[in-house]
Amino acid sequence: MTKRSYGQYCGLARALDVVGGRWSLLIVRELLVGPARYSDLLAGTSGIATNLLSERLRDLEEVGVVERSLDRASNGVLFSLTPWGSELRDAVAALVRWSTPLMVTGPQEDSFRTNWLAVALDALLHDNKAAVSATVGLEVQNRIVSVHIDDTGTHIALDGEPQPTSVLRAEPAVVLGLASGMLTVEQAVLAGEFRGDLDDFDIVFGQFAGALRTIA
Amino acid sequence: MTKRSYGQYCGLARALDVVGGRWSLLIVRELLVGPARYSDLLAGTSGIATNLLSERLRDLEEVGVVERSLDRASNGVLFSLTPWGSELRDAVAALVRWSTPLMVTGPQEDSFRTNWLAVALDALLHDNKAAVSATVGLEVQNRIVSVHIDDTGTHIALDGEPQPTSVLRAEPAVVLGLASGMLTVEQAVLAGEFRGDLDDFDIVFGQFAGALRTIA
DNA sequence: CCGCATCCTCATGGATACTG
DNA sequence: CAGTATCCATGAGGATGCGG
Repeated sequence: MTKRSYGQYCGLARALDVVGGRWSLLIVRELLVGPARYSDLLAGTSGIATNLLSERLRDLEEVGVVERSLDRASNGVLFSLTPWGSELRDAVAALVRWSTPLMVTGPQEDSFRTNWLAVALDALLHDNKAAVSATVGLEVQNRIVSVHIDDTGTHIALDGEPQPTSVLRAEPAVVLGLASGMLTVEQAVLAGEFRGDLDDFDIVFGQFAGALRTIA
Repeated sequence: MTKRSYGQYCGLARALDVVGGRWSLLIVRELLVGPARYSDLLAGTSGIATNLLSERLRDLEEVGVVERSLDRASNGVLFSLTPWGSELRDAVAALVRWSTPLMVTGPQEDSFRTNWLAVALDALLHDNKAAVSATVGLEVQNRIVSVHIDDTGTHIALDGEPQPTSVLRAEPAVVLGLASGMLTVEQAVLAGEFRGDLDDFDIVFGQFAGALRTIA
C-alpha cells in the first residue's frame, strides 16, 4: 500500500489524497502567484527539505496539478499550475478566509513573505466590487502589493506597473486587519506610514467599515 | 519542536497547522453532517485507528474546532463543531468541487458512505436557487438523501421527513454525475430506478442541462 | 549555481490488544 | 462505549553529495 490513500469514494478524501500531503498546498500557494523556479519554491515555502520539494513536485505533476516547462530566459526549469491546479484557488482562498482568527493571535517569530500576503489579499478581497475603480498599494518589507478594484472585482498584483500613487506602508498584521475588515482605513493609516489620497483606500477597503463608521 | 508547525505567518499555513493533519478534515466532514458519537466517527471515517481518532479529537478540541458535550439521551459523549469549526464548510465544499474530476475515474474498491454523498451534494448544489421550490430524494444504499431547492438555495437532509415523493435510486457515481452537471436528468434516470414526478428533478437539477438540451 | 538523489535520525501514523 | 497502551512501519527533517 505505497501511496497512502484514504480509500474512500468521497470528494474530500480524494482531494486530500492528491493535495492533502504535507507541503503540497503550500507549493500550490506559491504557484498561484505565478510560475516559479525550484529555488524560488525552496525559498518561498520556507522550511521544506530539498528532497521533499522535488518529491512533492513530481507527485503533483503526476496527478496533473503541476506542470514543468523550460524557462527560455534563464535556461532552467519552470514550474506552474495546470488549469485544473489553478482551480485550487477557491479552496486555498476558503482556507485563508477561515484562518483569519489564527492570524490575529499566535506566534510572532513566524517567517513572512510578501507572496503570502498577496494570496491572502486575493482571498479576502476578490469578490469585492466598486462602481468607481481605484488602485492602491500596500508596502510591506520594501515590496508593494497593488490592489485594484472595479465593478468586476478586486485584483492583486505584486510590484505591478504602474506604481499606485496612494500607498500605505504597514506591518503584515495591519494589512490583514484592514483587508478582513477588523481595522478601518483610519485605524490602519494610524498604524503605518501613508502617502497619497485616502479616498482611494476608502474605495478599496471601505466595504466593511460602513457599520463601524456610522458615527462619522 | 513538538507539534509540528510550518512556522509561517500565512493564513493557509496556519489553517493547515490546525486542520491539515491527516484525518483532521475527514473528521470535520463527518461533523458537518451533524454531531456524532465516537463510534460514529470511527465508522464514518472508515479506516482511522482508534488512537489517532482520539488524538485528533483532542487536538481539534484544543484549538477550538470541535467541542464535546454530554448526550443526555444515550448518556454518552457527543462531538460537534464549534461555530468557527462549522465555517470550514466553505473550504470543504471548495475541495469537494475541485475533486469532481477525481470522482469519475479512480479505484472502484473504495468504501462509500451516504454521509459523504450528502456533503458532496451540499457542496455542488448549495448555491443553486429556483423560483419554484421542490424536494426530491436520492436513494443510495437504502438511505434517502433529500434535496430541497427554493429561492434561498438548496438544502440537503439525510432521511428527512417528510419523505420526498419523487425518488431516484441510483449508484453514487450517477448521483454525483447528476449533481455536477455531467449527466442530465434523463441520463441519470436511465441509469437508475425512478418513481415520482420528473418535473421535480428538473427543478432541482435542471440548472446545468440548459446547454445540453437545446435539441429538445 | 540549480535541481535533485542518498543517507541517516527521529517524529508520526497505523494496526491491534487491552481497559475503566 | 470511548478511549489507552504498545509496537512496528512509514514519512518528515536535515546534511551532504553530485552531475549538468
